[in-house]
Amino acid sequence: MSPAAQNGANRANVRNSDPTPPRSRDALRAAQMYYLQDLTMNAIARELRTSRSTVSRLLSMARETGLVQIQINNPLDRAPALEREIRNNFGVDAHVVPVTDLVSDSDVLDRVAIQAARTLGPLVDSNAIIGVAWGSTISAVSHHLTRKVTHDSTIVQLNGAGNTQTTGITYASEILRRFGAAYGARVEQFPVPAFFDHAETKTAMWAERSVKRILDLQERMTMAIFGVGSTGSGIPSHVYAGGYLDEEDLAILRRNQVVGDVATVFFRADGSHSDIVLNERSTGPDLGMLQQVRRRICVVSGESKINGLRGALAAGLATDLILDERSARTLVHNS
Amino acid sequence: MSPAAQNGANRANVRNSDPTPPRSRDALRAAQMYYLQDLTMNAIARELRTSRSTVSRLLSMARETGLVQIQINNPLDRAPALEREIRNNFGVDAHVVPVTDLVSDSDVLDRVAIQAARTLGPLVDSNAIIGVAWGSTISAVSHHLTRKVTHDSTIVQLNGAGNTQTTGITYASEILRRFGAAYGARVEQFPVPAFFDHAETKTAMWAERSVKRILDLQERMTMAIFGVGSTGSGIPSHVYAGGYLDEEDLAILRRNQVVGDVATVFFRADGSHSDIVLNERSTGPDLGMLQQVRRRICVVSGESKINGLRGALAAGLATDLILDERSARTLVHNS
DNA sequence: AATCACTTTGCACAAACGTGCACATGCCCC
DNA sequence: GGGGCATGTGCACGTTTGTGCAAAGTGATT
Repeated sequence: MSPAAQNGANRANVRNSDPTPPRSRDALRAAQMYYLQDLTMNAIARELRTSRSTVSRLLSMARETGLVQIQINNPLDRAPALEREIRNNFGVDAHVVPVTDLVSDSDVLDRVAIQAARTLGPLVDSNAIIGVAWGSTISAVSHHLTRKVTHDSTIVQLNGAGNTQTTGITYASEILRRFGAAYGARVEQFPVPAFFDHAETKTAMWAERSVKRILDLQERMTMAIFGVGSTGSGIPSHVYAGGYLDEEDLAILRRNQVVGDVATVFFRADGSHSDIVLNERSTGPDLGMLQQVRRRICVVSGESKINGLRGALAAGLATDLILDERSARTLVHNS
Repeated sequence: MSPAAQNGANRANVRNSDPTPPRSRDALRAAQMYYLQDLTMNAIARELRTSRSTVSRLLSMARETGLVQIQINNPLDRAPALEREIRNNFGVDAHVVPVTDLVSDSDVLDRVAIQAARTLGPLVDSNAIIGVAWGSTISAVSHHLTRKVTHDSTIVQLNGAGNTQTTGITYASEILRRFGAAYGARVEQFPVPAFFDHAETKTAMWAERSVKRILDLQERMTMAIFGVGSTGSGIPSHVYAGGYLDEEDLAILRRNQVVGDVATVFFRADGSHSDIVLNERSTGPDLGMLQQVRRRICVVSGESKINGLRGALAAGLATDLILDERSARTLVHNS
C-alpha cells in the first residue's frame, strides 16, 4: 500500500467533519461513469476537468478501495463440473481457480492467492470476527486483499507463531496487519509460540486473562481463514521445516500417521485428531471449536498439499475451499 | 441483441442435457482469469489456446450475459450529499447519475438509462413478478439491460398502450420483450388501450377473466419499474402528445391541476389522485395498490420532469429513484 | 456431394489504457 | 522566508484492448 493511500485511510478513521474527501468523491463519479455508463476515460476526464491519466488513477483507486466490486457468479445450474463434484463428494463449496499446465507452481500460488483475496471480499461483513492463520498461502493471500469498509470487525490470530530459531517469522503479524488494514478492523495478535515445550505451560497460560481474551474472541469467530500443511510428498510446508518441531516431534507425527495440519493442529487421513499428543502443546484452535464457526475458508495451492487437504476435509474443517484447478482434479479423480 | 446471443439463450431455455456449453465454460474461465487474477487477454489466450481477439469477445459476452457483475457500492456513511439529502427529504433511496453541464439532454437520457439498467440487475431475483410501464424513459432502459439468469420470473405490463391514432407504439411490447429476454422471464402483455373512452367499458373489461389474470399478477408484483410523465414546462411527454388524450381531456387535466402521471395514472402536486375522473378511464394500476409493492423503482431523466416527479414522490409511489445529477440538484434545491 | 445460410475465428489496425518521469503545488519545520 | 518533503498532475510512450473484415468452419437441405 502506498503511503498516500494509508494517509487517506487514517484521515477517514479520524472521524473528522468534512463530509466527503474530494478525491474519493471524484473516484466515485469516475467509477460510475466508467463502469455504469460505459464512457471512455477521455470523456470522463473532460467532464471532471482533469487529464485522462488522472482518471485512470482514480479508477484504480476506486478498484483498490473496494468502491468498485467485480463479482463473477456462475449460476449454480451451470457450475463447472469440478466444483459440483467437489461439493458432492466432500460437502464444501469449491471455488476452482482456472490454471493450465503452462503455469509454474509459484505462479499458481499467486493466482490462487489473488482470486482467494477477491473471493473473500464479498464475504466479509461488519461486526465480523475473523480468525486468520499464518503460513505461506495465507501470506500470499494477504498481499492481494481488496479494501472494504466495515465497522467493528476484528481480525484474530488463530495460533501462535513464535519458535526457537531465528527463522524470522515477523510475518505472522504482517499478515494480520494487512487483513486489518484491508477491512478497517482491529487486529488481535496471539503472542505465544506455535508450540509449547510442555503441555503444562499451555495449561497455565490458557488460564491467563490476557490469553483468555484471545481464546474468547476465537470462540466467537464468525469466519476463519486458513491454509493446510501437508506431510505428504514434496516440500514440507512451513511448520515442518521452520524450526518449530524437533526431530523427535517429527517422529511422533510419523508414528501417528499424521497427514497434515491446520493452524498447527494436526490430524490423520481420516480426520481424527483428538488423541495426537502434539496437539496438546500446540497453540492452534481446538478443531472441534473450529467446526462451530459459520464460515471456514480453506485456501490451497499445489498438489503437494492434497494429502493434508484430504485429512482436513475428512475432519470437516472447511465450509469453503479455494484451490487451483490442477489440485482440484487430483482431489476428485484419485479418491 | 445479436442473433447469435439469442440463439444461445434459446438453447439454454430448452432444458437439454449437455452439462455446459463449451463456449460459456470458456467465458467463465476467461472472466475469472481476467477479473479475478488480473491476467492480460494475451496470457489468457495462450492458456485457452485461442486468439486474443476471441478472448476479448468471450469477455464481453461474459459481461453481457451477467456472468460478470460489476457493482459500485458507496458505503452509506460517505454517500454523496445529494443522495443523502434526497433520502432525508423524500424518503426514497436515490441513485444519482453523475452528469455535467457539458452533456446534452439526449445523452443524459442515455446515460441514466444505462446506469438504471445496471442498477436494476442485482435487484432482480428469481420468482419475481416485475411490473413494467412503457414510455421513452423505460424504453431507453430496456435497451441496456444486462442479462441475468432467473427462474419463474414474470414481466407484467402495468398499463395498456393502445390508442386511437396510428402513432405506432408497437414498442410497448418491444420493451416488455426485452425485459423478458434479459431475465429469462415470462412476459404478460396487457392488451387494452391506454385509456377507455367510457369508464363503463373499463368496468366491463375488468370483469373479464383474461383481464383479471393480468390484474391479479399486478397485485402480486414484487417490483415495479416506471418513469414519470410531467405536464410541466418544456416538452410534454408521450402520453400528452401521442394521441392518447383529446383536447377535452387535456383541459380536464389542467382544471384538476394535474402535474404528472405514472403509468397513465394522474396525480396532483400534493400526490392526491383519487378524485381525478380521467383515472377512472385509465388502464394504469390503482396507485394505492402500487404503493403496496415492495420495490418501486422510478427512473427520471431531465429537468422537465421535475414537476411530475415531485407529485409522484408526494404520492409515495417510489422506493427507489434513479435520476440524473442535474435533476437531482433542482429537486433538492428548489423545494 | 454440393449448396446455402449462418456462426466463429484470426488478422490488422485504431482506439483506449497504464505508468515512469519531470514538474507543480501545498505544507511543515527550521 | 526558504529548503525539504510529501502529494498530486500532465505528458509521452509502450502496451493492451475493441472491432471491421475476410476466410474458415458448421450443419441442415437438396
